[in-house]
Amino acid sequence: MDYNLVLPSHRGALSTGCRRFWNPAIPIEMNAAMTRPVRTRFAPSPTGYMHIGGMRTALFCWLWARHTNGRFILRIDDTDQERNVESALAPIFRAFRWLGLDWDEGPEQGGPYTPYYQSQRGHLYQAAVEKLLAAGKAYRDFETPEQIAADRQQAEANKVPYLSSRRSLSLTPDQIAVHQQSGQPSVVRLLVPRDRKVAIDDAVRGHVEWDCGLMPDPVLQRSNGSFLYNFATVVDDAQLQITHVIRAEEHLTNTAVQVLLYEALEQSPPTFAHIPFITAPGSTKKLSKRDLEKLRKNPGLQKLFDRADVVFPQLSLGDSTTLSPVMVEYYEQMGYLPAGVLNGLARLGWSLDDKTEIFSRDDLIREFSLERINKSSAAFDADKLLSFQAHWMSQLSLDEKIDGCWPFLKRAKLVQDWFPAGEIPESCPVDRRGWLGELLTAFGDRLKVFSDILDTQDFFVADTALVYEEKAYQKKIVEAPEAKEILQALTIELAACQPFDAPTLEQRVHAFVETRGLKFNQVIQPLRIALTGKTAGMGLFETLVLLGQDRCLSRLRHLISRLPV
RNA sequence: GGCCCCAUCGUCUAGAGGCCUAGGACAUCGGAUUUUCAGUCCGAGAACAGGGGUUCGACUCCCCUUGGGGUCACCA
Repeated sequence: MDYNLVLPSHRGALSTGCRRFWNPAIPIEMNAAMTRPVRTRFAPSPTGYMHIGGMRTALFCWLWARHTNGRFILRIDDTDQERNVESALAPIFRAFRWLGLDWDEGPEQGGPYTPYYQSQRGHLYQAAVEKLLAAGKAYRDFETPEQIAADRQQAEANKVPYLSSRRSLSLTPDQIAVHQQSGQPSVVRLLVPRDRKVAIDDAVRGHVEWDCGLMPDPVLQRSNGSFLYNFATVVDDAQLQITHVIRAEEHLTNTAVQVLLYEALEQSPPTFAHIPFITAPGSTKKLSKRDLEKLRKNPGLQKLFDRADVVFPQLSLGDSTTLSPVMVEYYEQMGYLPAGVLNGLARLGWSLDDKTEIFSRDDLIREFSLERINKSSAAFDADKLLSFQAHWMSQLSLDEKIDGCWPFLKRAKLVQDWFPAGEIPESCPVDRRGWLGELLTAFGDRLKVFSDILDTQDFFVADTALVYEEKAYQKKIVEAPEAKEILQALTIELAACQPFDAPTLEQRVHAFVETRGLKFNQVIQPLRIALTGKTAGMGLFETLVLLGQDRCLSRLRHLISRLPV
């Protein structure tokens, strides 16, 4: 009966943002504001990389805080990490900064509830354990692991749910003292009230309840004195005054214990919002870093892995093994825009209406709400992400594109020849922006992510170092006996072309085709290969102009010289 | 297996009992533009898991079945 306390009385506050209990007469924001300012948190472990799914959870937490004018807190779950926390955290902070998810309290930021590292908050957990012990809401358990395992087996054999034996509960104070003095290991367990239920009104899942009679007593403190995640989280969330716990659905089951803990600690539980997780493309299983090899074979991810193997080595960043598509850093290093990633992530499990797909960061802040998060899991879709990305790329000015591409050109050592004297500057020098701008203009929408600029490397390499695409070369040059003669004549034609600009060139080439009674493609294709090594690419006449007359002629001659007499 | 969650085009989703002949986006396939590719424009195919109720009426509410998933630690 007790459990009623958790529910109706708190319903208004607990169900903030939940459409099921939403009273249309009261705006949601008002509802939240009437209770207390929203505080959300994201609590990453120092794993050495930022997972794309975790990033989406963090985004939702951040958006809810920003939308409600509340605060977003970063707390580090480093309870079982030893050293190198700093270096394992760096990529995580980097991901947050890259996407522009700033935190109001946390590492490097401080705040009223410092420290924000769980490893430094042990005194709080200790105090909470003692409080619970003193109140008889938790107990010291001397049961050995062997006994517990045996009980478990027994329960399984009898096909009844396993429950803690609670044998230690019948120990007298004297016996306990003896046990402790003799160094008998013990843990602290919460005394679960078995005669009732716990329930929450989840902001996305609605009413969920569990029967306490089916729950073993959870360990709060290990025999070595350290604390369990479930317990530390509750103590922290309560102490940090978190109002909305927004986290992945896998934590839903944990919530039963956590709510019990809030009650035992005489704290009112926050609103929970268990968001659906992201699954691997074409799968219903959680997208995880595990089974990288399996993910590599996933048809929906293969393109991303393959692209990594093409791009990252050129940037001296390893390959798809070092940076895989489940890591946020993959997208950063690949030259995605924060706007593209944010847009894509936000639309996984959340939508505004029946037609809006494009959201800027500010749009998201304005429109985001817990009530429009849906319940079923969402598959990661690399194609759709790329289409968001392409959209945001198309919104950039030419200068922004130049600045975005520059680091890639630099890292790939494509512009080294421009600076024979030494150091390559951090940003593209003024006297090179004109040409690069023309290149980018001609390249157009083919630039979807900044690293796509590497596909224009034919424009940067030496004329004699050009690599010809094998298939195209065979088909259009080797197997076309007239190709050589055409190219020879064309070389003479182009050498005479003045001015060397697109309209003039186009006119000259058309005239060339006509007077010789050729088909346009017979001329165009071999020319393309001579200039760029490929048959696909940007406009041919732009290509000619970009390369300039000298380099065009030099490339033509180079190709002709390779052909048999 | 126990407990819990979920179920609309291939994918992300809209749908709050009649606005549904189920809408949009990505992807796919046509067509147009064009020197290739990309883009752009136009168009096409493509879904309510099944069965029972409730109701004048069910994608929508209830129940069951089926399917999928999560979780059951002195992990986080």
